[in-house]
Amino acid sequence: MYALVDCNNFYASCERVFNPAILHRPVIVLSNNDGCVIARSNEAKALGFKMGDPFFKVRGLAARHGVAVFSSNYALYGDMSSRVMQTLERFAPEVEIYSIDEAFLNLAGFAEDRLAALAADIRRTVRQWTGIPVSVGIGPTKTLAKAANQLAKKDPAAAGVWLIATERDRRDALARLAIGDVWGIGHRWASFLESNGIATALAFSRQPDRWIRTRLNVIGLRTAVELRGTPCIPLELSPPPKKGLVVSRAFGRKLTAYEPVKEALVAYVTRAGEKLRRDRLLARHMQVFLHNSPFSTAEPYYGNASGFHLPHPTSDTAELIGHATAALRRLFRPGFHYAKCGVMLAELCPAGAGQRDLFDTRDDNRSRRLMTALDAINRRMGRDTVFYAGSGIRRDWKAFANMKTRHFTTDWRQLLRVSA
DNA sequence: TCTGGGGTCCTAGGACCC
DNA sequence: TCTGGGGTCCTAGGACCC
Repeated sequence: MYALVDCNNFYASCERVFNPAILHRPVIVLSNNDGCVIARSNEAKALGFKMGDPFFKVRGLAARHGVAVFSSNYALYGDMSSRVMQTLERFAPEVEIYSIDEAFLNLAGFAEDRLAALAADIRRTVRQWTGIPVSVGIGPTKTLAKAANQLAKKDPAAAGVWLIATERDRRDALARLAIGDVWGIGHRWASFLESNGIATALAFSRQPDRWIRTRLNVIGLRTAVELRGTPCIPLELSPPPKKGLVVSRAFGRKLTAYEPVKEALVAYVTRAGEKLRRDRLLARHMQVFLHNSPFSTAEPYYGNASGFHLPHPTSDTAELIGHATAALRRLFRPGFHYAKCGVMLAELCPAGAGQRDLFDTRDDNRSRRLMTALDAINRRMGRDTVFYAGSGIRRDWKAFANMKTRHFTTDWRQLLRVSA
């Protein structure tokens, strides 16, 4: 049996832990640049806020209902997440951290009649130790545990716990679950299946294999088999090696000149280099992209990308910056109001395994020592204590976050003060 | 003035090889 | 009636997840 533990409205719940005044107020959390709604408390969902709503369109609604609005605070959410995960690791020997707010637990070996009590204990403990409310779904496959979790969240009578243990439990659960709420069935597949008269998880699980395999694909078939109770998605205890990484951000304002776009790109490439070195990886391929707003009515859409192999695998920031800015010069066209750019690094390989060119006589010792020193300084003294001048100093293109709370748990200077 | 950021996997089609 | 059979690699596009 597997459990799927999912934090309720995670980002909104994190904000509430440090601000009891909003415990019963609707809460929404915005994406980077305060652009879109990406988390909502139950009260905010009831008011009609949707995932992905552009904030400028719902600002009025928020004001009318006294909604507490926050910029996202990833330092806080990341730290709260690791507290939740550490708590979960006390309950089961095998835990897969599936996302910032979810984990699968392997419950093999637990007596079946104790599972409901265990789930209740997990909820109580995580709530008490971290302040975060969670829901627990239990089932014989990961997809069924996910399904159980959906029902635990939806049915107020469930008290945050749902158990699929018997064949009868399974059929009951799948009959209640809309096809679009199945893990692995997204927007497109859901509407395709609905148009074929398949509205519930149960109906889907009963379709012939051949039909699912040809209309969807093997992933769709795997989902159906899991819904029938046969596990085919194993627990992943250590994350598989990363295949690529992206750093991209929308600018805080539209940019028309080359220089600020280049500064932003250099800053993103710097972050990408840090990620590579943190994971002890080298990149062999780079892609740089740039585009104006796809929503603009004032000018045509212009988006372009340049991808190329690097002369040798590297994680050296200076080298990455050189290649990236050369690519940007090819992509940049004057006359557009640019909204966003980014860099993708791919064909990653472990540092030390980088294939050298036969005629490559570089001394990469110097680069390695420089990067190590740079990372050490920035780790100890704070991000961007030392940085490449190409990323600019004023950085007035930076995304804004006007309603961000403090880093309550990761910075001594930002601890919560309580007056009594 | 205004719309996020980060990933993985599969399939089809075209090019190439014998 | 009747243009084989078996591969690899790459890319673009489209699903999906959080």
